[in-house]
Amino acid sequence: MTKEKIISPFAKKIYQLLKQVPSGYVTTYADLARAANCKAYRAVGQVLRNNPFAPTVPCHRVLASDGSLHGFKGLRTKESLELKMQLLKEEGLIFEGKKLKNFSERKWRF
DNA sequence: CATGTGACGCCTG
DNA sequence: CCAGGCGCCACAT
Repeated sequence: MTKEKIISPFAKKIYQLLKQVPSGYVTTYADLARAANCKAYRAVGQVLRNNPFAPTVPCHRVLASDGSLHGFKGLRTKESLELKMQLLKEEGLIFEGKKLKNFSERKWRF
C-alpha cells in the first residue's frame, strides 16, 4: 500500500514556491497563485490549510495582500494570528498594529 | 456531474 | 479608519 499522498499539481506548485521564500521575507496568497499560474488565491488558502508538509513549508510567511494575517495552523483565532505575527517578528519582520511594516519591501519576488 | 467549502481580495456602508 | 458582505477559483465529497 503505497501511501503516496496525491497532491494536486496546483498545491504542489504552491508548496514549491513557498519553500523557496527565505527567512525575513513574506508573500501573499494572490502572489503565490499568480506564480502558480493561476488567480485562485482561494485555492492557495485551501492548500495551506491542508499543509501536509508543515513545518517543512513556511506557511507562516504567507500573508494577505494588504499585509494583514488571516490564519495559521488551520485556525483563524486571534491567538493563532498573534503566534504567526510573533514568528514573523522573530524572522526580523516588523509589525505595526495588525499589519506588517514595509510590507512591499518584505514581499518576496518569484 | 453538481454542490459546498475555504488561512482571499476588493467594494461599499 | 474599521467592519461587513459579495464574488472568484480550485478542490473535496
